[in-house]
Amino acid sequence: MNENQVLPWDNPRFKNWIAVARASQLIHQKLGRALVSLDIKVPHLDIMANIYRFEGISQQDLAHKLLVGRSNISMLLPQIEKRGLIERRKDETDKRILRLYLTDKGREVTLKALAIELELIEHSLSTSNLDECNQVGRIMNRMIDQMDAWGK
Amino acid sequence: MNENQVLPWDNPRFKNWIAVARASQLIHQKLGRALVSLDIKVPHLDIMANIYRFEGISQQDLAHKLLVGRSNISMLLPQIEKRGLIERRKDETDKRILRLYLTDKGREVTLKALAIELELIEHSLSTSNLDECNQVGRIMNRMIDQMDAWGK
DNA sequence: ACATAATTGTACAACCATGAACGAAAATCA
DNA sequence: TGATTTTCGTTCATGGTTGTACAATTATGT
Repeated sequence: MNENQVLPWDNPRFKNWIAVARASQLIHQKLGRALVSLDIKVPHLDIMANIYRFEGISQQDLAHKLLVGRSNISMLLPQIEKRGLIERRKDETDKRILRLYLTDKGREVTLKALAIELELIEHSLSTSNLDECNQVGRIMNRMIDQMDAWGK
Repeated sequence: MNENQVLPWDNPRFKNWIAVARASQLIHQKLGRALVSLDIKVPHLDIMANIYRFEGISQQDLAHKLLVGRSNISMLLPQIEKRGLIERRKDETDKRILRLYLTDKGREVTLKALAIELELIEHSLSTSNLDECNQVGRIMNRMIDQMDAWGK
């Protein structure tokens, strides 16, 4: 009794997921190349975009949102800070927390970078209409919820 | 005239893509944790699964399929080879090429690892029916084609 | 109040990934 | 054939990511 008689590639969910993973990997790579013109890396953009959305976010919360470790954030931030793109200020009521803010320059770079990312995504998805894109989003969000619920 | 009056997060394609990227990242992380039990890493599985599908594939072709650099493959393979999971044999008609094969042990580990990956994906996507999964796959493949065509 | 536990950010070592430069082998082409 | 170019794999330096251990600070519980 062999549970692997059917190869994974014959499984519809598996096969379709592979396409998702490839598309994700490709976008990531292409975004990396495109950001060279702004002299920033994808992880830097991820960080700045989140500070843009959530001004004053803590490093902990930022790491949680980006699904990375705190040490990752802790090592990347000084680089961005030295370039004058962000600021770190101590929270006065809880001295453990460092709150993050974009400088004017940082906001400017972030918007330029997001415009590049937006163009890349819109072009890549231009062959799918909005209903299709929305359905993909719904399915992916269900998938994320399912994984969170599983905990594993 | 500011082209960024509308934030990216208000753009439907962008917003939905973020969900794709998050799901992809989560699966990757969870797969990594799950593979600890077999003492292999995700990149190792990617490699072995492709050798499983395409016996005798060259390192070059393997790198191309995985969308990584040749140096990446070249550095990972010796690790897997030392564990007796794969074999590298020189092509006799073209001595530049090293052809890759799984050992029996490698095939066994690969199937176990693929079963873990399959379970993870099937569970995560269990809230979506097959039509939905197929449509996601179609859209992602169109997206990949679009990016390949753009070249950029 | 005081001891214990939990949280926040950092430092460090290990590993993975990348791109450029290189040598060997094969293909091209004159 | 002989010279040039291309392809394949490796090596090396650089930089990204992770997990663990740690110091400082705050929260908890008696």
